Amino acid sequence: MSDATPANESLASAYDPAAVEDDWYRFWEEHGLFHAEPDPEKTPFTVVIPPPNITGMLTMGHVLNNTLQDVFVRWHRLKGEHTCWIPGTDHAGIATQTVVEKTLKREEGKSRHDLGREEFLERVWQWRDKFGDIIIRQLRKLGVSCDWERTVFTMDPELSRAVREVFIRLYKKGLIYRGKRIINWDPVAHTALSDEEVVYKEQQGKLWHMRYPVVIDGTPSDSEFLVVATTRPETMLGDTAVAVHPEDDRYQKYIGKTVLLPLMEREIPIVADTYVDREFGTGVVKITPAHDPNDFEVGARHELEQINVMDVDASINELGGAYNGLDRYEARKRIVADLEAQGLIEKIEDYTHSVGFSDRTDVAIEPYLSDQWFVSMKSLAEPALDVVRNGTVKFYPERWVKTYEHWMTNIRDWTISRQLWWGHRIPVYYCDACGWQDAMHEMPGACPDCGKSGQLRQDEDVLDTWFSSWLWPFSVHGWPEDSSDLRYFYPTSVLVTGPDIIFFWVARMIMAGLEFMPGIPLPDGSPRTEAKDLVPFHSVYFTSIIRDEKGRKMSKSLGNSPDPLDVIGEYGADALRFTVTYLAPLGQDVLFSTQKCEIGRNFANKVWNAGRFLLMNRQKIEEQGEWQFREGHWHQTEALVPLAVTTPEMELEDRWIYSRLHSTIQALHDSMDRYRVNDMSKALYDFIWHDFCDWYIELIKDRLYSQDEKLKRLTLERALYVYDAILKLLHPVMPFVTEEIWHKTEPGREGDSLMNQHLPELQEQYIDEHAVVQMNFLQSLVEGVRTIQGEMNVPAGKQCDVVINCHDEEQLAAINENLHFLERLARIAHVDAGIGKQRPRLSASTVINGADVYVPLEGLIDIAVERARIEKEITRVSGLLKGIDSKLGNAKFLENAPEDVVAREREKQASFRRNLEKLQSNLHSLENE
RNA sequence: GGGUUCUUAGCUCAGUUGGUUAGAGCGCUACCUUGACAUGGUAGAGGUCACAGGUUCGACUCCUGUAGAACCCA
Repeated sequence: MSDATPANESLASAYDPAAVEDDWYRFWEEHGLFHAEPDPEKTPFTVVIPPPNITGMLTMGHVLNNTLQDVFVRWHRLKGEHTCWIPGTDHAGIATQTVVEKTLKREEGKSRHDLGREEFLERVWQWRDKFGDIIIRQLRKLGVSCDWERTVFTMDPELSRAVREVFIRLYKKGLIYRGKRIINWDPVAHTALSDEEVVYKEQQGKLWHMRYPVVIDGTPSDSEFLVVATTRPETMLGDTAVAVHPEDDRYQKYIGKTVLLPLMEREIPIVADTYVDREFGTGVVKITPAHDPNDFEVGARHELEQINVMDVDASINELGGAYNGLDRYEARKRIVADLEAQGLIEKIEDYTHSVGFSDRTDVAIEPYLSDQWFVSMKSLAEPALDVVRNGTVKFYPERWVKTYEHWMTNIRDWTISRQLWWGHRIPVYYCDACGWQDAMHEMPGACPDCGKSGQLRQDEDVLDTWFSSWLWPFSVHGWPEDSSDLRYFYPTSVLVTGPDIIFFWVARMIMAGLEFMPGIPLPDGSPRTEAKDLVPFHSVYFTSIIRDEKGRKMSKSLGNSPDPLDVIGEYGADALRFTVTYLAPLGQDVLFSTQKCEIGRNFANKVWNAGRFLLMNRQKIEEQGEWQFREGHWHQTEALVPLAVTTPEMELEDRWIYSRLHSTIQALHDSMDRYRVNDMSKALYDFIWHDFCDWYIELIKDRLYSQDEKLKRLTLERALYVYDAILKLLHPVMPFVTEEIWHKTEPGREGDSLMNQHLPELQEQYIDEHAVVQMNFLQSLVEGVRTIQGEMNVPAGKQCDVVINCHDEEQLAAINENLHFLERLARIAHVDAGIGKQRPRLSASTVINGADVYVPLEGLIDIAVERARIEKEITRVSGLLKGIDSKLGNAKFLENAPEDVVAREREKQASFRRNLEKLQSNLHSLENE
């Protein structure tokens, strides 16, 4: 454990996170405090981490996401639940392959093809072993309580088996098929991408209007053209038709005729199709079935030829005639130039349009006709849509349900094949001898059909990385193998992730859970049939997006993303965690800057110093040798001497702080139940800083500095009770500083940890509205006097006298029973309170809840300032009163408003009226001096 | 083009079933190193809750529209 400051030494005057964080993390890990095994006696609380890419470095996005998960996990652990947070990493197909290829090129000047598939994959594994857990190590700095013993990787043998099993099951069910489709092709990575991996960007482009000569009586006309408008002239090499709208009068006469495709000298038909937008361009479109998804559909309807004129690197292939071998952009230039030379370019317009780019390599994707594997999604999507609609899976914030519904009801088949080497290879085997093909776990020794053994081969492609991710909540436990872990820890409690992967990942995990989890029994052995036991999680928390202070997304290229490790080094992990949760309301983006971590750092320091203060007082008592503080109570010799903490005997400030504590506990549970983490952080901040430090600690100083030793012990015991509760409640957000102080404020906790204590029970008998009202009155009095002192420039060292003309006996009692309160907090030498007290000459005054507060200030009072103060207050109060008068004068309000609202308004009216009268009378007295 | 959200103090934002004297942090001004904390304390200034209609006894809150901003999907 941390020995930086033993329990009986005093604390440094400022909290130094760097001195303790690593030690505590090691302590927790070494003591196995993050680890959980199934325990049927306890309620499980399970989370699976959204697995970071092995190529990744910790970003602010990870910080937010993982802090939230850790807050949930630690909160539920402190609630006594059996928590298990399973960490792991994702193999990230394209990203990893790209990184390793670049390294290979840079260091050895070789391509992956130079090495060959097997050798290359070995290099990737080597790279992964060396660098793949950087992010996992970085996460520890944040203090996250993952069960590291359970760390998994999406390419681990067990997880690979799950991937194959799922592929085979879907294949046998007929839900996986192979087909020729236009897919999103990445010409640099040489692979297909799913729709979700394409990012669209606005581009300044051109719209070329090209003339295609109409063929009349077998001869291309030199005067009659159909003009097509395109942003991609180079694809014309693969045109196999032009199309017009069937009801477009301008082109009726051409339907069924042909045009001559320039440059290629190919005669292609003019077809009619409702796909054509008559308003766009000329109303004539070129049809390139092999290079545009819409044209592909048109082509299918008209049985047009598909001519693929490009190679895998998007250069023109041999079907592109004279342009063979040119890059697509070079070909564009040449084609436009050649058409211009022939007078076939009618005009060129500037045109802004959105172009798809590869999420990974950032090159313009090429719609490309190729053979790919697909998953048929419709039948999987339907039940997954139901469980979200009926609330079996809840989204926070709820509005994402709409987005989810929209996607799920318009779902398209999922392209799962990738032309990569790094990933799960598609488990389909072919026999070239007889044409047999099937999906299986391993290559058979001989063809099951023809019996030949020499001509078997496996499909070359690998699976989309998400094809392993969607199994994550159960593959981490070794599915399809039945196990007690899987039975017990599935489903997880909450998934914390970004809304940007709601389709990629969240939706597909729900589908996978419903499809593949039947068959794994419940912990008691009964069959798993209900949707609530099949879904992978019961709640999904969609995090905010972290932006910089200008509201821009954080990105590598902008360089506006602070390195979280630097931030932790400068401010501490607790400060970062607190700041991020404090700033991140559910569903709204967060504008973050490193400097904002001062919020968390200052707060940690505040908590630290409150503890330091209590610790110093405890030590003072213990130094006398007679008393020891253990387990929340003072002990004399060996006997436990419990001190009475029953409500009626407590001082007002004790009853008040107990009440505020338990109200706060209630609010915290409520916030956590609704995943309102920023509410939780704010409630903690306000209670600890303002109620506990600003008022309570200041108030108990009188007792702590008294000569009454018993009173001192009693007071400190109560303060430590509240403080101990504070440490527990705050621990999920700020685990390090709370753990450190928890060990210091009370001796004898060596070897134990705050993280597996129990949250303070909510005890409603401590919620004491009367004490809160009384306290608020006294606080207002203090503030009123302080305001006068400030406005009248009363020197800081000067003590004032105060005369209070109370409105009723209750006020008088509250004041007289708590004189020390006013004296200490408002620098008052003497309080003279009563009913019917007169205003002393040359007093500044204020009115609090109908009580006149007079501060005699002979020699200090500035009559003009005082008059202005009172007049301003008169204006304010009479404004409020006017509003209430008209409200209560409205018969409809009295009729329609609920009784309690009317009653409250009447009370306010009486109170404002009373205050106003007093203010006017005080002003009058002032004028007469 | 379709969808989702946002607009409250100089800045960043809370404000959850309509009834609060509209709040916080930062920044700003003044004062204060008093025996937890200057990473602190006390006080102050600062808002017609984007705009226009509507519903209602009552709107920052609900509805419609306008303007501006952002994100997602095509």
